[in-house]
Amino acid sequence: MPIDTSRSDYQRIYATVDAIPRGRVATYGQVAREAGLPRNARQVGFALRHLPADSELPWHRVVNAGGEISGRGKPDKERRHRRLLEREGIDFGPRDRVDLRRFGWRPD
DNA sequence: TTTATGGCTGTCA
DNA sequence: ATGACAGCCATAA
Repeated sequence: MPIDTSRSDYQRIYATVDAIPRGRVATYGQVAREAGLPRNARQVGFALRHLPADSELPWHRVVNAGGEISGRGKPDKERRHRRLLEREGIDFGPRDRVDLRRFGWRPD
């Protein structure tokens, strides 16, 4: 097994992602901070990348700081990612970006 | 142990 | 606006 997803760090990351409400998006850095791992934006991406395909986690609600999808060289995956968000009513602007001011998740 | 790699980010030219 | 760059830090090799 490559990584141990039962570690508390991952549990918190997953729990935070799971808390993102429908129709909202959060950035990797934001999820990291919410999970109590302030400098671990990349680990959030790493954790999501290794999610099982059948996971219930709303990983698609996590985008980069610019409101863009971080497909990292996977156009097909990006398209899927985008569609999942649009299905929730999230609008990608003319430049394939989400307006974080409108759709950004602001926990209370 | 040491180096390389990332679904990142903030800063600055 | 865009692109380069340096921090960042857990994993992988």
